[in-house]
Amino acid sequence: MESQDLRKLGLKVTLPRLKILEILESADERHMTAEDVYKHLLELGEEIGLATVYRVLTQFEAAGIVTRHNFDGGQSVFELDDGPHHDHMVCMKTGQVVEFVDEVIEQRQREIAEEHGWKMTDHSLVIYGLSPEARTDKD
Amino acid sequence: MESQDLRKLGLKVTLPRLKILEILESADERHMTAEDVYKHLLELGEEIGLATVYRVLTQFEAAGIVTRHNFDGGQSVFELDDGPHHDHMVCMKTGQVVEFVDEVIEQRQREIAEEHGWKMTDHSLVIYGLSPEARTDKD
DNA sequence: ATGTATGCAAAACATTTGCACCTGG
DNA sequence: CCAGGTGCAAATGTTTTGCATACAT
Repeated sequence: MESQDLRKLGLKVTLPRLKILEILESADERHMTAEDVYKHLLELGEEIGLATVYRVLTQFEAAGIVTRHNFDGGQSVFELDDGPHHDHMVCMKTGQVVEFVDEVIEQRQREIAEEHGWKMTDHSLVIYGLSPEARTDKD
Repeated sequence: MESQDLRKLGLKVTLPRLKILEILESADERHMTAEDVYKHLLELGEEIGLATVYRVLTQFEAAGIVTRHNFDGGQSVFELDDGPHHDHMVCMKTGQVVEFVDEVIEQRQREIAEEHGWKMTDHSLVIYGLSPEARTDKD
């Protein structure tokens, strides 16, 4: 993502926006809360307020370059919206997130919406569970 | 749901609990926010605090007789957990909720979790869209 | 009796907003 | 220069909690 791209979205190329993009692009975990992003900024020594992080993430969402998820647990989770659509599997113990795509499910969702006469605008599938790493013998 | 059932769950049979159960069982819309339940209580002339509504709903959730959903839009939505598992379709305009079950999707979810070595504990599928009633000509 | 529940008000959170000041183009 | 962006603090909206009182068993 380049400065040019921000400009095309009608957003001025400011330091907070660039830094936040940088973090979203380079972080190990693609799925971050606003607070996570804020902490990374602090680590980079940037003096950017949490309110700005929220504002920028919200603008990015409106611009379509970021997706906001409401997984269980209060905080919203943001993710860079590059690449194709996918669903999520969230570990209840570690918070680890795995992405997956399944065409069978995608297809059935479209059919179900249609059968009911609905126009689907979005959908969210989250599998909650225990990742292999988090499982103990008894799980 | 009877007083006996509450007792079996280790919950004293109190008026707030009975009233809240009653509302969950009889309301037109099965999917309600804590505030919705609270308003129904007021209409019934019951002097029950919102904090109690939250406490009771949370206990019911822990006891497995109520399910809590985090649909988009801030408020949690509670639903009586009778009957079998199902997923949801939520209207972005009216907030209307439709339930559905699809065995193909259920099956694929189980397979996906298994393929990744995860133990699935729960899952949530929400289709967001426009219900037939909410659609206008151009939608 | 006595351990639980409740009501109320206050606290805790996540998120948003008002406003004076800064900054990119 | 000036519209738009930012920082900070204060406001918001939802959910939780502390504590004194009331209730179920």
